[in-house]
Amino acid sequence: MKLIETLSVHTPISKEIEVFLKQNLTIRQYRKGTVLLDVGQVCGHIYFVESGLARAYLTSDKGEDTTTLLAESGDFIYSPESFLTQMPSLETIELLGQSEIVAIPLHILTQLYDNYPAADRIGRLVTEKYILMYNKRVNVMRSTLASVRISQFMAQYPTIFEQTPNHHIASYLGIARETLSRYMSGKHKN
Amino acid sequence: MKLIETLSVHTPISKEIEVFLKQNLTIRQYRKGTVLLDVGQVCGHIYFVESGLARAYLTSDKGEDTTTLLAESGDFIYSPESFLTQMPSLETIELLGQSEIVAIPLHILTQLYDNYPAADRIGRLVTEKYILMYNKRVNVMRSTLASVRISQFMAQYPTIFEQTPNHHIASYLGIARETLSRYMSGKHKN
DNA sequence: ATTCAAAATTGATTTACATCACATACATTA
DNA sequence: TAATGTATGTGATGTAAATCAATTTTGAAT
Repeated sequence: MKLIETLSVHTPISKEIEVFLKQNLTIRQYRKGTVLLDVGQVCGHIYFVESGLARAYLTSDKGEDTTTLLAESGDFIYSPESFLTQMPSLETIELLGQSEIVAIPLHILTQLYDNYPAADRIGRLVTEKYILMYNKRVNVMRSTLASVRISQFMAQYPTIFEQTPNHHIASYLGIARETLSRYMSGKHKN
Repeated sequence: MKLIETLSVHTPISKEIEVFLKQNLTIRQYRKGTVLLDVGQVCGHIYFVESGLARAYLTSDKGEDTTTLLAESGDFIYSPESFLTQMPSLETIELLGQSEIVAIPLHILTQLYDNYPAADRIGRLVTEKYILMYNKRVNVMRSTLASVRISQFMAQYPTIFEQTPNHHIASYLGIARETLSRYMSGKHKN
């Protein structure tokens, strides 16, 4: 399990915790297009991408969607607002390709935290990691220029960039898909 | 200490932890303009704003600054990248007015986590809160239209909005200060 | 109070990008 | 492999907001 590896990058994981996780979690295969979380559902799992590609997005009243997160192999994806508050999700989470996913249910996480105090530390460190990731995200968005957003995204997430359909990346970056297309083919002014 | 109150919103805080915090942390008064963290320094503290107003910002090559965070009474402010990685900070943190600040040194935090396992949980919950805050931030930035960014910011941070110089808010929102000015006085098209 | 600097306002101009419209390429399923 | 949908590419046009430039207002310091 890549999940165990990923967790133990931050702090060494005790044998007990490792056993507990292996007993309670399994890797599952899903087909492209599978919806892991739908609008209105309460997000009851944190999803870990063992392999493949996942996308979270918001849908507007007009039916347009804006991508909020793209997750590749080794990343976590979930709806923090819904998971942490247990309110219905505004986001949808779907798979962009054939993927292997570990779904970590809230109750398993709760059990883990309650039975193994050391797990709180793991949770804290993972959450801190998440903050660093988010920070990068905000920094990308801060630049007004589309060209800068695009090149920063490409540099930061080369794998995601090449595997994800352009229009999802455009919506993640908050630019029109035509704009991304033009920049990609070098057909923009300057 | 407002800090203790704020922490105990998430989980009840044990007497020992409370005593430990009170023994090791103090509220200090600072004048407007005080720099808590400068570029190049390693961020060794998490700052809690008991009262007043603080701002974190990045400085570009051309000397222009962009505000990354505004913190009012009851908020935490620090440079996560620098604090969590112990690399030199790219951000500056300064006070926008006379403020009361509790500086939480990294070594106190480490001691806290090591001696009181329950503190890991507090740390985790605080960090999770931070993620929700960041999420809101990203959502504000996602909207392309300046008018929407402005009104969302006003709704979300009314106190900060009225206390902070306009040009800092503009730079936080990623728009020109003139644009903010025009929207404020209703002198924009449509 | 007077002076000086920083912040905000306002107008004129430019521009990057959205939007609209259509064409082409690609992929998926029958 | 034909057919239908989905994704991408490209031109023409419009517009929101940046930029430039100057003035007025506010605030701090002596």
